[in-house]
Amino acid sequence: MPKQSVPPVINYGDLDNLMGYKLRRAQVSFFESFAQRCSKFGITPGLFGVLSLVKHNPGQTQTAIANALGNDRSAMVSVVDRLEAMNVLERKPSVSDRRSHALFLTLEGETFYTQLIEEVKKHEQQFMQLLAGDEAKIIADVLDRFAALKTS
Amino acid sequence: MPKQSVPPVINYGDLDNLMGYKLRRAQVSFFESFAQRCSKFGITPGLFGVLSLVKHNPGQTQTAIANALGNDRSAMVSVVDRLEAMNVLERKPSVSDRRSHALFLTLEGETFYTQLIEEVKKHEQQFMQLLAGDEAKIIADVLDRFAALKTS
DNA sequence: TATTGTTATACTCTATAACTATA
DNA sequence: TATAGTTATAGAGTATAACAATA
Repeated sequence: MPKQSVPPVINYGDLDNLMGYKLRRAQVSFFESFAQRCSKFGITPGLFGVLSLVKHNPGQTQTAIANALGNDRSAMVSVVDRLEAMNVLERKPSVSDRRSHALFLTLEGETFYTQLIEEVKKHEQQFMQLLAGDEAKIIADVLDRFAALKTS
Repeated sequence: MPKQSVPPVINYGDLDNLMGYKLRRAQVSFFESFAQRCSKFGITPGLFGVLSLVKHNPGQTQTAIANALGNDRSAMVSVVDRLEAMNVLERKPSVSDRRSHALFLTLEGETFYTQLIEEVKKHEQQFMQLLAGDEAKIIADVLDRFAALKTS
């Protein structure tokens, strides 16, 4: 029987009373689980955000999608490149403005998204089943309030 | 009067119903606000986590602190280097194991932490005042449950 | 003049592998 | 053999600045 190293008992002190730290730990747990479940699709949370927004806003430009997600438009290039390489999304020339690209899901992308969102919702369920009664609604409301808080 | 570019109306679709996305947006908001408030201390959320854990667990090794925070021990090196350069934390040779370093707050670090935690708690208040009644306790509980969920 | 997509660049985080000194 | 700290390295993610094409 090999010697077992005992991890030290850690006092989390202030961290245990800070919502910011709880928020971070919960988000890390959520994203790790998401990545695990969606790795078979080759999809990360970031890629999913872009794909989902294009799905629900076909024809929007890269900059519009980037702004909606709070990303810089320069970061969109490699993301769209990757989704295009997966044949799930395509750039089309904009008819109204020749500077911009209109983004669309491909036919294959529509099928892909249908399967993907099913898996994402299963993942969501995995966490939602931890909640009782009206907790889900309360959490959703509060997280929206947190996100909306603009620091002066 | 300069021409005003009107941002397109975006339909957030599925994202609006996914707790994972709400969680991410809330956390980004929280951390941006934290960084803003604590920039005068030269402290990021990551640095604060280490400093706080050393404060409440004086004499622990780098690896113990790293494990408690879910980080790799290799990532601790530059963090501890930075906090040591700020004269708020110090490595001392461990008496029981000459391979490891015991971490402590310096005298200056104790004062620093006292001022820092005051600011951090003000920051926390800024978000907590968005909550009514027993919401804070519910959120804390739920986020702990989310964090504890281990994906098989 | 301003904006779109793009490239180049850089900085932070994070993770892995390998080294050394100790255990 | 295994572990602690370290180094080197590499991959994401994110942000800024500058450029060409277009508005």
